[in-house]
Amino acid sequence: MSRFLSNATNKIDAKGRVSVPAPFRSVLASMDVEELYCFQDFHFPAINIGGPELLARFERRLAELDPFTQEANDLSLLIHGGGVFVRLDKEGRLALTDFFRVHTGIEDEVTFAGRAEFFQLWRPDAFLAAQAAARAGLKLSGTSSR
Amino acid sequence: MSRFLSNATNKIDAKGRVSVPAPFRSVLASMDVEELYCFQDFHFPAINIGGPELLARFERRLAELDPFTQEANDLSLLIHGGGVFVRLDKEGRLALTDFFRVHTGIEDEVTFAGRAEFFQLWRPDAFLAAQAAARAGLKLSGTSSR
DNA sequence: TGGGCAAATTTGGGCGTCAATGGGAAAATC
DNA sequence: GATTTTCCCATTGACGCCCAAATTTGCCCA
Repeated sequence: MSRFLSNATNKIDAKGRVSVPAPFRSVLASMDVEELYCFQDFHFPAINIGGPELLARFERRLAELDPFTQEANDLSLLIHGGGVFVRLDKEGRLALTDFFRVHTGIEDEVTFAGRAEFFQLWRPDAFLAAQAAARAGLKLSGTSSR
Repeated sequence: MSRFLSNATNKIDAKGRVSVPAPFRSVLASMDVEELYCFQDFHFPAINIGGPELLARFERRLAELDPFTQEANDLSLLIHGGGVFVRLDKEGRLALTDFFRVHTGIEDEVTFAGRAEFFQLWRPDAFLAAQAAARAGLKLSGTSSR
């Protein structure tokens, strides 16, 4: 099974477009994904992107809840109201609307980060900071390679 | 199956009209919906909008309740007394009467938020706040996107 | 091993179409 | 008769589609 791995930083052009890294596009192609589901990450200032299955996963969880509860409302607000389907253009580029910029602080460059089943869009410096914080966290919890 | 997804913020013009986002209009068209049922959300300061089926859904819920309970009374009061049917104009715009403004605080801009089977009208800053609160709530209950 | 060529990828714009918005005029309502 | 609502059109800006340049990557061969 192919997964989204590694990271890359690309530029946003004057029209607000950015190329999705070719390795990621070939993973999408192997999954037969044309429509990309994007939503704001719950913890980080990042956008998560994957196939329709990503949304389906959340909807299965939602279906288990009583639709009139606050929890069901909150979850729907995030995955439906906070999510979009988008398509890439013929060159494999993504149009970055305000939807993507508001939660991430993205301005003129984007870092793509593979997360196995999906990938993320980050503001480059925020990604570096999150990585550093993650390393520090692992060290503190005693999982060290040294 | 098409659903209402994502969010967008549009301006209200001098006549109190606002364009319903094109993606939402095409979902309505695919459902053959001409008359929109609108009512005040139970949890949030927002107006919910969908087809007649949305009202039918609540009436089914109502039918399950003992009609003499407080809950049945409240539900009927909200979905019947607090609901209206409206139509869009030829450009796909909605006329925002006081009905829409009172419980939402909407003034000169509206955020449309997809909720799968229906969509919502929010005052923009209230929507952002509700999203943030929902994220915080899910965090505590262990629902993580990681 | 290194250079050089070829292919793929990223980046930059032109242009047409559609959506959002603004405003005037006609029609309906009170 | 006056106010509100609906229709119509005009402008603006965003987005998709197409093609071209520049940069990077990988491969082959000397």
